Amino acid sequence: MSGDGTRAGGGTAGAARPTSRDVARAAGVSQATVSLVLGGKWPGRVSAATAESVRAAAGELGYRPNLAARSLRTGRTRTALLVVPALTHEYFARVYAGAAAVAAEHGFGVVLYPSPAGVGPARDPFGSAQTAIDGVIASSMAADALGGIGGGGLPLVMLDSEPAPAVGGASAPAAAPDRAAPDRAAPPTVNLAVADGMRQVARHLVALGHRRITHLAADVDSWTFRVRARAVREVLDAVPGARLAEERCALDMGAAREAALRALRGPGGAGGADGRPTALLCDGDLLAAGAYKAARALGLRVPEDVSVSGFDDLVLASALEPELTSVRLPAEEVGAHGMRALLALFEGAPAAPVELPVRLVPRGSTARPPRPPGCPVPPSRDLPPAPG
Amino acid sequence: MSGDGTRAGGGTAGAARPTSRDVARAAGVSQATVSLVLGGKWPGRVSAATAESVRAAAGELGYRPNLAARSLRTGRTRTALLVVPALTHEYFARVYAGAAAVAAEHGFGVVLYPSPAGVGPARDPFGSAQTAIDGVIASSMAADALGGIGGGGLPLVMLDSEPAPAVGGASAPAAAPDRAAPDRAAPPTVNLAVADGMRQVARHLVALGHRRITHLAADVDSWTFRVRARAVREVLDAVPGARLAEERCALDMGAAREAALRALRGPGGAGGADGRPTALLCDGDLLAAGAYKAARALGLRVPEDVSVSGFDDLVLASALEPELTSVRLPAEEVGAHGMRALLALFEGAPAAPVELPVRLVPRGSTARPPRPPGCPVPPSRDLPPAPG
DNA sequence: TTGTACGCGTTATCAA
DNA sequence: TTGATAACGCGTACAA
Repeated sequence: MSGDGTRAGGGTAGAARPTSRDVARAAGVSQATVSLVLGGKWPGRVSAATAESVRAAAGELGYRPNLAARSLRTGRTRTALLVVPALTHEYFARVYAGAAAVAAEHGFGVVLYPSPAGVGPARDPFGSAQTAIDGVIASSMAADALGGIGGGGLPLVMLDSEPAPAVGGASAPAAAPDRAAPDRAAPPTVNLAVADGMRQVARHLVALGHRRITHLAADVDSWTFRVRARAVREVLDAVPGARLAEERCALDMGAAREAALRALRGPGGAGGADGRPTALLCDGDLLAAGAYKAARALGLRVPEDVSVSGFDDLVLASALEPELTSVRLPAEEVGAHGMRALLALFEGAPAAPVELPVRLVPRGSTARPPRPPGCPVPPSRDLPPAPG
Repeated sequence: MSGDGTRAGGGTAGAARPTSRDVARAAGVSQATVSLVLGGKWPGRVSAATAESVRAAAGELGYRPNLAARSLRTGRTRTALLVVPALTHEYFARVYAGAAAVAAEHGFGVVLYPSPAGVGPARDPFGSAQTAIDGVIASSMAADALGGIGGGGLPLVMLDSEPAPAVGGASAPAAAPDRAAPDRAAPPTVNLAVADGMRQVARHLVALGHRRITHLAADVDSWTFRVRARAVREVLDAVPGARLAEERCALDMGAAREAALRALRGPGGAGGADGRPTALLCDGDLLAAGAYKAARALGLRVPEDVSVSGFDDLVLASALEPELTSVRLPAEEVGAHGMRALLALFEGAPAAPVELPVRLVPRGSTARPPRPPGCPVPPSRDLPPAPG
């Protein structure tokens, strides 16, 4: 017991941290009164004068409530865990910022858990994220990847993941709300309108006159990328004469470069100019950067010879030359809505699913294709409009 | 009291979280024995058989110690706070990752506090970062910017900040260890050899033949940038005939572009080719990206007409065209060392200051200047070698 | 070798 | 309007 006093900090003046009892003594009241006042629940229970004197004493002593004790007593920690596949990414950093800002407004903290397994099944974060938490916000993860996390049956919000049954949007047929998840109610979701974003890009390219488009797709098995692929296909399927190819690659620049090279060299590797896609529609700005490199390696100019589009609108997008046509994602908003949904969950409120709009930002990397569609093309190949 | 059971989670099977008493009952021992066994302090105090049965019971019940209770009892939270000026930056994300990895190895967690004020004085993080913490790691902040944080007199480690008295390096004269900080012992530091990095860049440019160099400097008052400016000056001062200018700008691409335009247009804004710097040495990759834009706007090619160098070696560096000569920073190492220093501080160990080496990564953005220094230059202007 | 008892600082219930 | 008092779950002297 006597050793406890020595422990605190490394400073010289290790004055023991004042407790609520110290404040009570200083103010000449009881501990309970201090708790009431500082907890903001005094109106009607403690006289204004007493309340003021308590606050004064607390301020004087520099009193800070002991969070551990509070948590022990209340059972809540006022802390949320944000699980992200990779922190080293602008998008997730912004999601965090948005979540943390809202959390702070409500006296909550947010701790980050970069899932080591990427989007795959997350290993129990409680092992390493030592902090006790009240709830979890999981971003861009497979719906079932949270097995380890759900262990405690904690309130959960999913970001950019499988959409909840019906969002009022167009495509998804409204199914029975509880049919999807077997043993557990489907968690609230905050989604980006990625499908719509992808459609915007595809339509933009089509409107420019592109008919041979290759989708440079991220080779990652997560909802967001599956949705994107489908959206592109839907748009292109509806355009007579359009031809869509898909080239998959890992989510890094080098892989993207290789994939783009394959795409631009054409089916047989011959590099014939007329079989070549006139536009590369990429799943991310990073992939688009790789596509730029491939184009340059082949002596092709962007956008004169080949148009390139990205997704995410990172700072990278405007750093590239020419600046990259991309899709701006309201990352902070996603984080903020996620946190709000979690807070709502704490209150026992329903927390309706949210879908946030995204916006195409056209820049210099997309232009009309080298040969406008109206002109006579040399060997007018007749392929089916919807390739496999 | 009866209400407490209902609180947990949102799941249907809200089985109350097992406590150590539950484990004790299940194993047929006392609570104290459970604590001893699970705390790993049983050897010599509890029989192996009992220990095993306790562990079995704990595993069976899925017991997880209540962190709040543990913290309350021990006075420690096993959590460190990492203060960074901006999370939306690859570098800090990597620092976090490095710190978190080391922390996890030691059963610690790391929570992030993105200082809203940037590198300026940080507002009390305890207000928003609700988590109780054992110590603080502050990255890239002014030494005195942590006034609000030091409040509790918590153990503190500084990253990429004012160096501790003597690091064994070259420049700083070894002063009395405690002379610098007035009321408090100087915190351990983990530094990058930014000065050396900058010297490497400067020498690289000089070796290529550059004599007219403009330092595109970040207009941020922090140690790291002051050191960089000085290092460049030192190198250039030692080169006969070299001329260094400095152009300051905010840490973003747009500002960098403007600053680079000013630099490239020359002193009088005339844009004369011979007064123009042949190299732009930038304080960061982002600034370098802005410099690229300025060069293009003026119809100058990189590196044929003007060389550009960066700092940080973000992914952006290799996304640019041509790829950017930059300085690679071991960000994860910085975080890891920072966490180790903090752990050492917890142990009461001295924690020697660390300086981590950085490495120049030459790429395509730097080349020989348009006019080699040996050639006769038209109107050989005679300016002093070290401009203000 | 094991069990008992106490207290960490807070909040919440109840009686005054 | 206020003050005792009892938990919350755990770690650890101390007694058995």
